Parts: sequence; structure tokens; C-alpha cells
Amino acid sequence: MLKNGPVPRYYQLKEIIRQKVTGGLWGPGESIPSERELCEQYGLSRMTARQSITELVNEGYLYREQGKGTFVAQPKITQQLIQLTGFTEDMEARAKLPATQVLNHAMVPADATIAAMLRIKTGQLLFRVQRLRLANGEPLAIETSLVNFIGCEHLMDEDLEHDSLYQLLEKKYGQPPLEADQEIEARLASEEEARLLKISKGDPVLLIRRSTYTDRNQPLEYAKSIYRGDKYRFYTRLNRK
Amino acid sequence: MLKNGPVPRYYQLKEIIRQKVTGGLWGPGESIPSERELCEQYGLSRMTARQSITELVNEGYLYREQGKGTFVAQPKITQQLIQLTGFTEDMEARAKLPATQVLNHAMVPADATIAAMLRIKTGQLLFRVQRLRLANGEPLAIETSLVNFIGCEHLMDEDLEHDSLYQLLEKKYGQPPLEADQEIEARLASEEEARLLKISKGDPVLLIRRSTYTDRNQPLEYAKSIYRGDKYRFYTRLNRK
DNA sequence: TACACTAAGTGGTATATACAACCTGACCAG
DNA sequence: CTGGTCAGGTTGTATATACCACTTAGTGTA
Repeated sequence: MLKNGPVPRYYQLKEIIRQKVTGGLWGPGESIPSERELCEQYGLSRMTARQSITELVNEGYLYREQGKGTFVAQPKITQQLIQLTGFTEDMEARAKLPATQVLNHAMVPADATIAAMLRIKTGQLLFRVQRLRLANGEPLAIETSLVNFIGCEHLMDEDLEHDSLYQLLEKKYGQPPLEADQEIEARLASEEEARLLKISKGDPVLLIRRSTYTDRNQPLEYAKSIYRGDKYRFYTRLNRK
Repeated sequence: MLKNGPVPRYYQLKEIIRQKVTGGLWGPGESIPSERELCEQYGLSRMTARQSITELVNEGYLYREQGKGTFVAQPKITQQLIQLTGFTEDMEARAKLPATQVLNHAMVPADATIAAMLRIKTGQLLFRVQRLRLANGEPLAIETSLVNFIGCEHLMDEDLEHDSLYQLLEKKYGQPPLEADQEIEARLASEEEARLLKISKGDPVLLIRRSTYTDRNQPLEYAKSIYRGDKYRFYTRLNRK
């Protein structure tokens, strides 16, 4: 049944349930086995099973009704799209083929605004990369990332046309992006933005500013992106209370 | 200390901690008392204290570091603004004075698209209201809400210029909006939108489509809003995994 | 028929306990 | 001075148990 090992038991059960839901074995609106049934079935205590379910409820896969049971939520478009991802993963979730052109990259000193965002001193050297992002061969976004961590200068040697920045940060540099705050605005494309995105000056674009944090609540990246308004939608989920 | 009563003890502790954090008594980066200290201090078990803390971590007020402790997160602009709120509450969180003009309201049959969104049959009667939303006296958004629940026709008699739709749904009709999915796009203002928002045709606007769900994962409202691009920013928080 | 009650099942809250994984600082041996 | 060990703190995982609040279906009574 469930293995003892490095993977916690509540996490194993969580993934089992998630698969039954996403795989369609348990359809929307159906009730899943009660917490007590799951305990018995997988041989764990109720509090452990509850932890699995609670996290899936928070992620929007399930919902509970006191006195009645736990049910599979209607699948939402947003399920995969509201997670913190880099462009590459975002496009994959949208079933588009991502590509990248690096416009420029450099180590640059932080100005006052950026320094405040990343909680560092003005003038500290950051890694900056500007990239044109394409989906299915079409330009979709211009992304400017500023990255700060001890050793970030090694990013200068990376091939950011073919490797995902977020993957590199997580796997190679031990700086996994875990959380982000975003601001989203509507703007009109400037002349240069229009040229790069192959649209007309004055066409609508989404301006997205993102502050990314790593596990210790440490600012890791500040990114400013311009997305084509006609080709990109941003998805989000909100909770009350 | 903590009272027995209708309010759960974990929730009482949660609010106590939240207040110490938002009130500045525990500053950003500082560690809060350890879970065991909190247990002793407030006379409850560790699992209960953990529940309080876990929820505050999920809401972005705290973060944990295994082996070290639990810490106060840097305050985020988004803290109040990423919750599901109606326009009224949203403006209050932004320290602006909200006002409303009802443009029209009616009971209308659902077309196929809306019916699918609200998971009802085509042709079923819905309450629709179009409102012009103002902040500090300036037009900020045009909002079209479609509401469906048993008895929604009574909304025709409400004063939606002065009462919050979400407050009414929650307090008077027992239909609290608990969750929402949103899509956000950049657009150009049409002639009529420009006229209502007192901007020029072709100015940038945010188009926000929102599906609101009540506790039982039941679709309650579908809303389409046009926000002035120069006066409104949308905030969100993303988590990885 | 209509209504009240009951019993069983569900998730919600709460306690007490134990050990693992991880971090830090103090101490000690080389 | 360097490096290793150890003790004691922290959060992370897990169990077993109990009772509460709520829903439903069935039962019984008026």
C-alpha cells in the first residue's frame, strides 16, 4: 500500500487522490471515500488522511460539505495555470510550444526602486536578462528579469535561449522560486514593444510585474513582462476570508 | 485566555497572531514564539496551534523554516487585495471611496455560453445588473453581473446603488461567494466604454471575467468587468507546486 | 399525511503523544 | 585553529482517540 520512505505518507495519498481526480476515475460532483474509509483502506490515521484532503481542497481539486462528504470539484481552466511558473512551463500548460530569444544580458547595479523590491542595497550587482518569448513561433512577450542571489553572476554563462531560468535556479543553483506577488496592468504597446512583438504601436498589452521569493521569503527575482493583449490571458483564483 | 464557545480555539489563536503581525507588534523577519511555547501560553495542544499557524502561512503572513522557527513575512501589498471581494470591499482595501450607478437591471434568459458557465439550462432566468463603478468620484469600471440562485428574482427589489451585492448575497440570501476563477485580458476601450469611463476610445482597459462559486462549489455569479487601464491594477499571489 | 425523533454516517475541532529531520551553539579532540 | 560530536531547540510527520456539528434516511407518533 503506502511505503515508508523519504516521501511522507500524506503526500503519497494526496497524489493517489489527485490522479484519480485528474484521471477522471472520480468525476466532478462525485463523492470520494469518506476520511474514515480512506484511513482503513490505506492503513493510516484520520489526521493524516485529512492532511492529504485539506491540501487538495486548498488547490481546488476537492470540496468538503460537513455532514455529507468530500466531493470532486468541477475541473477549472485555471487548475494548472495559476501556479507560479516560468514562461516555459506556462506555455506547456497551455499546450503551446515555447521558444526564446535572448535580447541582452548583463550584470547591472540595482537602482533604488529595484533595490527596495529585492531588499538589497542600491548599487549591488544583479543579473539582468531581457528575452523575447515566443509561443508556437509567434512573439508573445518581452520579459526583463533581474535576479539576485549569492553567485548570481554565474548566470552569465548559462544558455537562456534553451534552458529555463526557473529550472536552472531550482535545480542548479538551489534557489527554487516558491512564491510570487504580481501586479497586472493594461497598457498600449510602445513603438519598440510593438516592433518586437510584431504588433502595431498602440495595440493593447498586459504589463505584469512580478516579485519572486524563495523558500526563506527571500526576494530572488523581479521581472517585468509585456504580453500581447490579443494572444495572452492571465488566470487566477480568489478565495474569500 | 481562549474561550470555549462557538468560535474554534484554533481560529481565536489565528486572529490573535494575525493582529500581532498586522499591528506591528511582531515585525517582519522576527520569529514568533515556537509552536510549543504557544501551546503552553494559550493552553492548547500543539496540533491546534499548528492549524492556526498553517493557515496564516497559507495566507502569506508567516513562513516556517524547519529546525529554526516560524517567522513574520515581509508585508505584501497584495495581502488585502488578493481576496475575493466585491468592488465595494476592493475599494475600501485600496483606501478609495466607492460609489455606484446602476445602468440597468433585469431578469434575462441565459444564453448557451452563460448557461455553461453557471451550469444551468439555456433559457433559465437570471438576474442581470450593469453598474458603473466609481472610486473617489471618478468612473473606474463597468461591471456586468449575472446571478443565479433559487430566489434570485428578489434581487430586482434591492438598492444596488447603495448596498453591496456580495454583502446582500452573503447576509440576506445565504449565498456567500467563497471562491472565484478569473481571466484577465488587455483590451482597447470601445466607444461606449470610453464614454462611460470618461476616457478616449482606444485607451487601454483591463477586461476581467469572473466566475464566482458558493460553498458547495455551486456557480453563483458570472461577471464581466471593464477597468480603466490607467487607474486600476490587479494584484495576485502565486505559489509553486 | 404531517411532523418529530432517532440513529448512523459525514466532516470539524481538539487533545496527548512520539519520533524524524533539521539547525544552532557549545564543547572537545586533533 | 579546524573539524567532529553532541545536546537541545525547532518544525515535519504520524498515530490513536474523543467529542461536536451537521445531514440524511428511516421510524414512529400524532
